[in-house]
Amino acid sequence: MELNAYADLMAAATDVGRVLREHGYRLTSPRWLVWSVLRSATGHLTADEITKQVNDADPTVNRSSVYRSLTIFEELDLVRRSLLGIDESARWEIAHPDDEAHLVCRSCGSVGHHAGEFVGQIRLHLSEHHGFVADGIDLVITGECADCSGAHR
Amino acid sequence: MELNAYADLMAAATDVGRVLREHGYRLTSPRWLVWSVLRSATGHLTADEITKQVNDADPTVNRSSVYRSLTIFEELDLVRRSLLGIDESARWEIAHPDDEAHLVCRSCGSVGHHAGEFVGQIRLHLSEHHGFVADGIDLVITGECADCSGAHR
DNA sequence: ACCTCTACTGCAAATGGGTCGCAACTGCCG
DNA sequence: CGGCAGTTGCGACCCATTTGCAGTAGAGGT
Repeated sequence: MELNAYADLMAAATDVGRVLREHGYRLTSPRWLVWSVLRSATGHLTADEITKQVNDADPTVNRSSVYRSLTIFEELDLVRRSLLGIDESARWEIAHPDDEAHLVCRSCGSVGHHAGEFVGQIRLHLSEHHGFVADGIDLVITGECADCSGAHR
Repeated sequence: MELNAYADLMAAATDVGRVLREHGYRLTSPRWLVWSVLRSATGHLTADEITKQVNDADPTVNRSSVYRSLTIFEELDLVRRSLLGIDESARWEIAHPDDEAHLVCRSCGSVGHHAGEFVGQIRLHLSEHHGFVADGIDLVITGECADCSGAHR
């Protein structure tokens, strides 16, 4: 919930066009469509889902272009790619700080976020005690969400 | 280091044949070879690396059989599969409790383990405050290991 | 020892996410 | 308003992993 508010904020606040241009890229309609889909998405989409949604608006946009857009967005830290354990394919979402864990519900398939102190603590601990400079932390937690574990069984 | 000792112990202590038989599987020579390779491996191997090593001992063993063996082992919690961010392919290792993080060095490519209290804490926090029952926790940390960040630059 | 019932294996073909080369196209700066 | 990058659609391609199938080989019963 909280996270969605944050994501919306980021998405709204982020002027994709400007960011792209600052890095020598152009804001084109395929890119804009991909961005819109991600922005209005509630969850984590596969490249295929994104392509489908983009194609609802413009069927001429090709899968490759979606992939290429996503790659650029990722490079510019506008979106985030993650391998949740759901299946083999990658999922995409508007970027958020990586000190947020993914909570994947094995039962209902929902994917939530959890912003916590954990990731920060881990980072600190590793650098102080082990000299390991962490720059990317991926925390994927699989289990049963409150709804599923509470409701059934 | 510590982890290797643990892994060795587990590997030695685990009677693969028994575990397989208990589940209606047979201990065959391809399976035994795959198991041996994993046991003597220091790190995280790709299916391809495993196949190559297996083939050193018996060139007739097929890739598919290696995959099939790994799948069964995973199912029986004998081995662990993880997607570290190194490339797209999966890595395998003798199973270890999941409250150990993977430390992937972006510079030298080494993959280490870090057993910490973190995962336990996270599990507790989630179940107590958020009703999320975690059963699998995957923590992949990318960064620069002590050797790399210390030595160069 | 032998039979038989299945699990297992090698092989080759298939899948499926993701990438690439290329010729046509289009923002955008001057 | 001309032209050079940056971009795109398309189709072919790559590569890890899976699968169908027909033959092979353990383990138990006799």
